[in-house]
Amino acid sequence: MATSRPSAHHSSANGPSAHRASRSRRSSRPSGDEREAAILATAERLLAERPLAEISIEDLASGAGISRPTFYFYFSSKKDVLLSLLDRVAEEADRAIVPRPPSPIADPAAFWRDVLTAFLGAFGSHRAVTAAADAARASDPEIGALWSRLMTGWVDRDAAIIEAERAAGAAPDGPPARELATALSLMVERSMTALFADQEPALPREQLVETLLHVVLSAVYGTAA
Amino acid sequence: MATSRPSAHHSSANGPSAHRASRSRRSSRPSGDEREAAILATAERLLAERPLAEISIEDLASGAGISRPTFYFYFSSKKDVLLSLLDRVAEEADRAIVPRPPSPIADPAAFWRDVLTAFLGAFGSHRAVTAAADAARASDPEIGALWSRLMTGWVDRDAAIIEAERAAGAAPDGPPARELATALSLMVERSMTALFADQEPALPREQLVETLLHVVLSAVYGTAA
DNA sequence: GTAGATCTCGACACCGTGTCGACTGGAGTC
DNA sequence: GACTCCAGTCGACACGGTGTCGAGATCTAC
Repeated sequence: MATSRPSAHHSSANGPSAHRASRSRRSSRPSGDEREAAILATAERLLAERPLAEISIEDLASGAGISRPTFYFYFSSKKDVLLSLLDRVAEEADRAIVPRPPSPIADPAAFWRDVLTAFLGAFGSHRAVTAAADAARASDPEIGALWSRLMTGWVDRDAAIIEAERAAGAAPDGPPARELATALSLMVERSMTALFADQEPALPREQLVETLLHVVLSAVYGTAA
Repeated sequence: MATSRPSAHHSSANGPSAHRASRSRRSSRPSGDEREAAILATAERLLAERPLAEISIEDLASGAGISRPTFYFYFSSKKDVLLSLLDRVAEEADRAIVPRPPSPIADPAAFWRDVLTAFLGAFGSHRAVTAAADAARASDPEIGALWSRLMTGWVDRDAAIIEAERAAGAAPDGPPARELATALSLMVERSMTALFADQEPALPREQLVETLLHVVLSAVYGTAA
């Protein structure tokens, strides 16, 4: 049995072979980390051309300059590669998060516009990965779980903000904050995946933020700016 | 080359062998139509248990009491079966459509609640098919096209209603009606697929209609009832 | 220089798909 | 009541993708 390689998804620092990090000598064979990165890069490149189902492990391996069995040293399956890719996008998205201001929010339209724009930017810079993960979510429990974890984070946050706005008298009462935040988050999610996957009907990129903003402001504050 | 069987999707009456319809004699071998129906029934049953990717053609064939090659006499692939299934659901949904009232709508809350309920009812009675089609949509162009056709229909209709309401002075101006209808339709679509596929986060069935109704009314009329 | 971990791949077993060609049995001639 | 036509049926095959195993090369540390 070959040595198993953890192939780090699940956020935490890429630990697998960090001790090998500081080695600038050009070795005859590319290092393991370089190969892993090459597989991921190949995957993201190919995903921009065709769905995951039409990409074989042979494609990923040869794209990274290795043989098919060697692929399995780095990842246990195609799904695992997508999981890693999605994990990196998620990390990036977390970093792009807009800091939450105290309620009442001085300029709600500006604030929510920033939130929407940040969200769009984070996932929009990896359209292919987002679209592939969206496609895989329904049929793959692990992808689905990671996606759910992300979405639940946004929903929790939005629900807390809505509650704070209501408590501060800035927003009127309405449906329970959590349910309202869920409906709005699902709208945003779906609007973006439709755009990224070139599906119809979809909101054109130029109008996406303003249209969603109108719905959010109306639903939360009862008034569109 | 075996006789090709059209295996009627695309709405129109199930024409393939209608001439065989009026035959009550119990023949030693079930008729072709019965077999086709058996395959569809097996597919819908199995889809309630596991995703399409984990259902083999062998499963469908044996479930319908035929061998794998015989399956290909009736359908050209698994995807074809799902397409037929989705087509039937779409027909059912079209039949459940709420007639459009003249603007201004006397009781907008009641009207939009009916629309949402009808939508939920039509797809909710075939959760498994809806969830499977949702999953396949992103990776299969044909499923995607059929789904798009359906969604575009709803969006067109909703956009026309919003425009009429505005023209009648019942709803204030706002984002272009088509974009607003798109955002709201995507929200409704996603809320339902999340519910049907038991994904998180999702709106619980009991609160789904009222929450979505609040968002729709706020976004279209500027006021939640 | 040698021990142990890391990394590599040829060869294999397996499974699901889709096709081909031969067969079966009932329905419609005459 | 033999004949032929055709919808329907399936055994056997070819193929392509997945994942594993075991034998190796190569690097690192001491």
